[in-house]
Amino acid sequence: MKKKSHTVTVKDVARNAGVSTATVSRVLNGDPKVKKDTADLVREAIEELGYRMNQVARSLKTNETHSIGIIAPEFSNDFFMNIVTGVEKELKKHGYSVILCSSSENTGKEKEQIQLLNDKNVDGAIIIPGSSLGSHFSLFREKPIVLVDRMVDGFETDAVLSDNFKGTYDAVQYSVNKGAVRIGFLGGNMNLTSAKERYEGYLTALKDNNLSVDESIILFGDYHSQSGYVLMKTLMGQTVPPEHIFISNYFMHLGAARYLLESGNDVKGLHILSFDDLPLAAFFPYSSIIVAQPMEEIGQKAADLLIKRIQGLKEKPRIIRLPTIMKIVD
Amino acid sequence: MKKKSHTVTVKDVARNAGVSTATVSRVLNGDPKVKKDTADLVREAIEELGYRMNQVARSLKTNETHSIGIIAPEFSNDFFMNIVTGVEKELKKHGYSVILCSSSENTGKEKEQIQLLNDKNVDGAIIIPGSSLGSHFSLFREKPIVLVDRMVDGFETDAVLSDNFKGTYDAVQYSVNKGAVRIGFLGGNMNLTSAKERYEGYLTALKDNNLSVDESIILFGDYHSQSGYVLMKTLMGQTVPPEHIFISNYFMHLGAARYLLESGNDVKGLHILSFDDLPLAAFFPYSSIIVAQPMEEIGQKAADLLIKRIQGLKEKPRIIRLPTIMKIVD
DNA sequence: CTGTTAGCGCTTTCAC
DNA sequence: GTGAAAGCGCTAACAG
Repeated sequence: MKKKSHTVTVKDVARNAGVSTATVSRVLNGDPKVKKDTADLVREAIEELGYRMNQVARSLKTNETHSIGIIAPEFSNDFFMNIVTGVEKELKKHGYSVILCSSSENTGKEKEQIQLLNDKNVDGAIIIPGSSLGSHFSLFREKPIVLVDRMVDGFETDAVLSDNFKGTYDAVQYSVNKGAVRIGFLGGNMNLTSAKERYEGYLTALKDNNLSVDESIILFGDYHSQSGYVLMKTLMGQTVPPEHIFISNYFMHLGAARYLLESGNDVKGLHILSFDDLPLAAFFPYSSIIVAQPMEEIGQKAADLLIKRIQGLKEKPRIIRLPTIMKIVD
Repeated sequence: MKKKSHTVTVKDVARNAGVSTATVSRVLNGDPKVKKDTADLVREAIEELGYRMNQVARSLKTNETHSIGIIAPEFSNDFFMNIVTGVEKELKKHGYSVILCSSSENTGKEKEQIQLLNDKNVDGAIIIPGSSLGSHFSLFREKPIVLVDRMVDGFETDAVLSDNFKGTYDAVQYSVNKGAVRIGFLGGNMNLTSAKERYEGYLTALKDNNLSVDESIILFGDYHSQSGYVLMKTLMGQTVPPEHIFISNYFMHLGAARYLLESGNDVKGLHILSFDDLPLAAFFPYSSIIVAQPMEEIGQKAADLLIKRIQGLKEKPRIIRLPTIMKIVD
């Protein structure tokens, strides 16, 4: 057990100011009932002694830590980290800090991290689910959770998401308006709500334009780079590959682009429609239609909602959908 | 003040097991003096009641929170986040968790975050400094700090860094061996130790090969994309631009590449030497020599050292230099 | 308006 | 080996 060299406590402040610890505590917590003169006395003493409140002791009493947990599948992922940036900015405004946990897209790890957050007594959690499973989230006891980017089965709670359906629909519609009639689709894991919604946006857009659904150019994988590579290879190996291809996320796009470059295929005439804004799009020798997600805003909104819940907002779970932004890169 | 629905405490466990709270505490902390039978009794009770220790209460007593702070200039930066990934992995092994703080490369914000970490009573901190200033780090009271990626003026402590000098030197040497005699240099802010060390590696390599230092092709900016763009533009605007160019980091490379593509300059004959491994290198139509930093390992080593300090390692500050990895991308 | 007092849940001497 | 009791630094009835 480590000793603190010599910590100034409420007691010291109280003695120095000639008041009781209760009064000091009141001043610290902005209780308006304290007489102005007394409060000033206390503040002087605080100043003079360089007092800083021990948050741990406070937490023990109040059962509030003013910290929230955030669980993400991984950190070296621009998409997730832009969200975390938004979360942190918003939380700091309200005096909350962030405990960062990685789940490796793995339910077991997710469960562990939730236990850890329980033990740390965080006031709430923001989770980017690693899979579609969510029943283990109920281990998080009596504190609010806001889901981000994806929803899950088996656990109903607040969620902040992009409008995946409309983002995809609009991109496809844009291409159709430009003359596209045959649009390939590289999809993510259909267990993820976001992947499913994007697929539905694609299908509906085709349908609304009376375009046929050609299953030979609809391929499913997962959101990883390798998957994009393989699916693009498969697609381009067909007798007549499509000239328009929707790719469901950033990493798949990256992998797909890598294949295209390696293969030496002629890509000048290609039109890639893709979710997620990536700094690379400008470097690809084909035109892209990018469906950008407002990542920081997603994080910010999630944090905002979480704080409202922490402050006691009682209401049925809210699903917030944020509009995507379409960007044309020629 | 929120009420806990009904928390199981040591007291409950003690009663259930028919022992004192002291004994429960001993079992919890693995005290070998407890008789095996007693310990089993306690463990049964813990199991039966689903007891989980209140870490906050424990922290109040022990003055250890088992959490450490990590301050990084920003999160949406692959380089920093790969480091954080390494940190988190290592810390979790030892039961520590991570409080994430952003400094926006701003000393004032850095100071605030340090105060916050003080208040949260973290056991230590890992900092990626936003600038070369470090005297404000002394606000962090009596707890260890490990610096990462850069060192600072005015504060001496442990640091884990890449071998910037040797990484640069070797890349330049490699190019010279391949026949380069005129190598341009796009440098970062010379206030940052890493930028300075890379510059020195470049100079020394030239010198050791009896190559002249041509100041007209040595340009300085900062580590940002925009800077890379501008410097590359300036460089390529010269009557005889160099065919070999060293770029000091990831983001500058990105900006420089953007300029090269936009300008329509012929880049086939260009050789870019660049710090940091970026997934984009493969997409550029010129050959690259990449000096990759072992980012996760940097984080892991930093965490490891921090834990040793927390556990009481007394010794003069250690500077750990990790070797870089050279990658040729044709 | 302010002080007294009793804990929050845990660890840790000090006895036995 | 184990228990009794004090107390980490703070807050919140309850009195006055």
